[in-house]
Amino acid sequence: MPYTYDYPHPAVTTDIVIFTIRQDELKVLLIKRALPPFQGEWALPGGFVNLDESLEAGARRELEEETGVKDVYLEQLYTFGAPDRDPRERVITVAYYALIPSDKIELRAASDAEGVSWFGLQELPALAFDHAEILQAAHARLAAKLDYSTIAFQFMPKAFTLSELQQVYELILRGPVDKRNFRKRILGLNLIEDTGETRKTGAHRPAKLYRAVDPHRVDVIK
Amino acid sequence: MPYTYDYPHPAVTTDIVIFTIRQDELKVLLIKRALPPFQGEWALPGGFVNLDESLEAGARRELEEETGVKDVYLEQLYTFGAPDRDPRERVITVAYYALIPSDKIELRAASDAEGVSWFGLQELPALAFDHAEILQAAHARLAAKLDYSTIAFQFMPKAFTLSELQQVYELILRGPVDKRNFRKRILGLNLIEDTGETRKTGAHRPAKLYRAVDPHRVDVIK
DNA sequence: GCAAAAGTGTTCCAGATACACCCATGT
DNA sequence: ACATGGGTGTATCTGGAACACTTTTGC
Repeated sequence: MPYTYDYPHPAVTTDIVIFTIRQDELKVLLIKRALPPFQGEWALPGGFVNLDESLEAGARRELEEETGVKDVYLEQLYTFGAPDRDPRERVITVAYYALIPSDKIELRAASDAEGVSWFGLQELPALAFDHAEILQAAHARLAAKLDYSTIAFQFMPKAFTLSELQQVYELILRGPVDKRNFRKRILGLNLIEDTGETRKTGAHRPAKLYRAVDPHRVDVIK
Repeated sequence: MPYTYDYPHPAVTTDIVIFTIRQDELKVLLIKRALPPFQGEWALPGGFVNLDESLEAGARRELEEETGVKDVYLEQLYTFGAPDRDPRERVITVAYYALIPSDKIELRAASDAEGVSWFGLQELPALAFDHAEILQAAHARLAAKLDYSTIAFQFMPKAFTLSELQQVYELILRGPVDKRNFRKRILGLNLIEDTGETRKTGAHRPAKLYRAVDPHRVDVIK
């Protein structure tokens, strides 16, 4: 107990809403809590911020611990600090959200690998703390950003078809998208390019494969 | 001074970018620091979060201490937490921004009233900590929100003319706005209504006065 | 030859933009 | 009568929305 201050300090954590697309669903990663409070309930991955790391570094550390991925899209979402959101002590959490391309998921067999799982947004369990509110805010931000940025590309593997990209939009926006208008709009951005390759999947015409011109970049459009 | 913890805790503050329109300029409120660090330099108003108040409540408390105003628009902006942003200890700040109608400014003669002043965005002094970065982020958010929300109404007194409202847009966006298109668009929203009154100011036709239908509400438009 | 997903253009409509003159008032 | 800011309408452009058929492949 060697940490003493002249006035009370809250604890500060980062929590991360980790999205990916899998099995034709938008999914989030949740962790089953091994300890009280909310023991046995599902919660967002997160943890305390080390005093010598930035908030984003703390979030990336948690992200890598749980998923093994680095260098993915990560954005600060909002800071939640209701006085009673944690029954133990005052805990302020800086929430982030991350987007993981569908080919990168490799759920690290970490410490408590057993209690880690992907959930579709439709089939969420009850969540600990105020994590349901955080998750909903993250989904709202993500859906809003689809309309005015190229954030959806962050879900895509290196090479992808336009139909796959369209499906990402449809999953997040929860509704159908017109194929011809979609292609016109996306190709008109000049932010993806034809790889020259195609992909054959089953009894139909092969699809052209595209790649993002600048895969890490998220542009504001419109 | 007996506040001890099992592991290190950062300090958490709220800082507020308080905007108003005054003398045909978009201005922010700054405070001259009386104590080190950055003694004598200008900084955003802010302070430590009490353990029993929410983040927003803390921000509103600081806001009211400095300006005397309540019930104005206040929105969380972003949380800044670089490890070395304060030389004393690790301090994470949850930044907010507030918009004050031009008739409400009554700069409370508070403790250190002498060291409090409004600055136009063009004539900013050097700022303490990372406050220049915070201020710039707040201005960017504000300008972006003008385009897709009715946030500008938050700067207006109870009754105002369309020319005054247009001027607010021009000041924040730093550029001229077409008068006829502006009036068409604003009136088309049906969010402001004619009061029936007019205001005479000088040697020209009197202007109609309008009021916001729902002054506290900020709508997303377009 | 048939099933299944890929690929491709045109028309229409709504909302944004550009633009110039008359009105009510004070001096 | 003139200077000052208030108030008004139309033509054009542009980007989004609606919409159906042909192509390539595997079986």
